[in-house]
Amino acid sequence: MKRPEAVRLSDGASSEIAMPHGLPPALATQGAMVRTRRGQSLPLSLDGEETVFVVRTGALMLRITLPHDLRQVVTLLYPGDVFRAAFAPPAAAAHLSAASAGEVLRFRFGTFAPLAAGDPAIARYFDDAVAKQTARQAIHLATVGRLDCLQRLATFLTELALTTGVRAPCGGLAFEMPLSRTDLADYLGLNPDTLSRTISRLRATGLLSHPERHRALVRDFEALAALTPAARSLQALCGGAEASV
Amino acid sequence: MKRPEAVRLSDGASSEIAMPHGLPPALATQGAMVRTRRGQSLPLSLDGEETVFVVRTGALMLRITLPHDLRQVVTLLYPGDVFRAAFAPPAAAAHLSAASAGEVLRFRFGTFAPLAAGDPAIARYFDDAVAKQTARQAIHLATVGRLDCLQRLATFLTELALTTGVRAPCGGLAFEMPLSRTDLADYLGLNPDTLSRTISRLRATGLLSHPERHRALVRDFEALAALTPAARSLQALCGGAEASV
DNA sequence: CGATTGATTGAGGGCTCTCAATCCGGGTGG
DNA sequence: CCACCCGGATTGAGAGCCCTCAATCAATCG
Repeated sequence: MKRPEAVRLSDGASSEIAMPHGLPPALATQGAMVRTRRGQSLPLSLDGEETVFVVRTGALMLRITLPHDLRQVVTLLYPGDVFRAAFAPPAAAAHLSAASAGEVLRFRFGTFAPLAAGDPAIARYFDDAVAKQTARQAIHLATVGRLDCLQRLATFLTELALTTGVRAPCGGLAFEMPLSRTDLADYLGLNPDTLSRTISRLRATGLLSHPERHRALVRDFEALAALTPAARSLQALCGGAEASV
Repeated sequence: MKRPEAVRLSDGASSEIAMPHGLPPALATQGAMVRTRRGQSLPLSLDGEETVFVVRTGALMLRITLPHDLRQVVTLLYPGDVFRAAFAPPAAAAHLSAASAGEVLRFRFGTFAPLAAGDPAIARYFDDAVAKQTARQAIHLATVGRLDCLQRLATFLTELALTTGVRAPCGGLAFEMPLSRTDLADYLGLNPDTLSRTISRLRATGLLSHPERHRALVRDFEALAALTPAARSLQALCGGAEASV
């Protein structure tokens, strides 16, 4: 049951493969287009009203903070993903911010809900996006709950390569590294020190390299994917349109 | 910012408090009512078509299994919660089963989608239930990713007490224990042995007791909640209707 | 009543966390 | 243009918590 051929990846903008049915045009015209800078904070409410976001390009990060300074990056949102403020738990200091430069559509819930109610394509798009993200969160939970340090890192890199990676001229997969060490540690439920050690170890094997700051290059994607038990699920979820269930 | 008074809990059926706006009557009439037994498996597809579930009473459990026999209980579904098969990640051996006896409404996606499209109350109910569950999953992720063994257990017990607990005559909170040790360990990302030790330790302190098999009694809920950093968020999410954001 | 499965408990080892020092990159001001 | 400074990243040593493995116990079911 091994997947022999290499991953299918678009070499340019990867927003197409992330959207099951394509973004409904009505959404793009009705929402406010927000250009994000790395680290920019996106408020969860506008005039006290819940907000809804649809990611066009770039990546978003949802972080919560529990007492005793326990931080957890709950999810990463890639192009095509949707988010409503009610997804963030209450009393947990939720914070939504841009992990990389990109474009985001922003709505007030009071305007988004009627749009979805009036246009089945929008409702369908929203529900399917939520379902896909929920499935991805399940994998993420298993990653944090069951895998060791190296496996968690490999899972994250595989996810990132599948979602935003492009073929590099030298024959690898290149992608932006949207998270700082600290944020990545919070995403994977690890200590930043331990994570740094593990990254160094992986870099020493030649599998991973950093051509420049905030960029990563994976030489052998198959070898990387072999490091994590979640590879097949991630490929089915984030990879090309082939392979479901 | 402490919550001085005890938790608000209904002393009888607790299905009401779990539903933000109450279950739309149209759903109850259109869905197939399934009575579940503990451990009963619920298929994710009917004749190849995706299924949708709405929990009336009892609890459901979604488990995935990654290669190397890595099991993770992704989520517990309480009364009022909704589930569609697309929430389960592909290629992960997803398995939905009843954690306790109860009643579940079952739909085919092909019949549920038009219902939601035609009745805004249904769409609203579904979306709000999904949002609430997503928020709960965020807490769960932080629990698994950031807390130690005792804190994870306390978080689970707090969640269960808030969701399904009833005041016991002796002045505590009693509730059913829907998961076996192994399943609970898979839910919390722990080893069953370690979990068993931690439960014994908690029982030795007098905070927790087991009047009978598959039942639990918490003597002092406030003391239990004090053990987990997620207590405030859980109370806001699973507790009474008061206290939001 | 015996067999089987799950729960409990103990001893030992390994992985990750903690703490600290050092290194590096970027921004600032001279 | 360069010295300085500061936050984040890297690396090492040591400790702690949890996992592994195995034996014992309890409960269910034939």
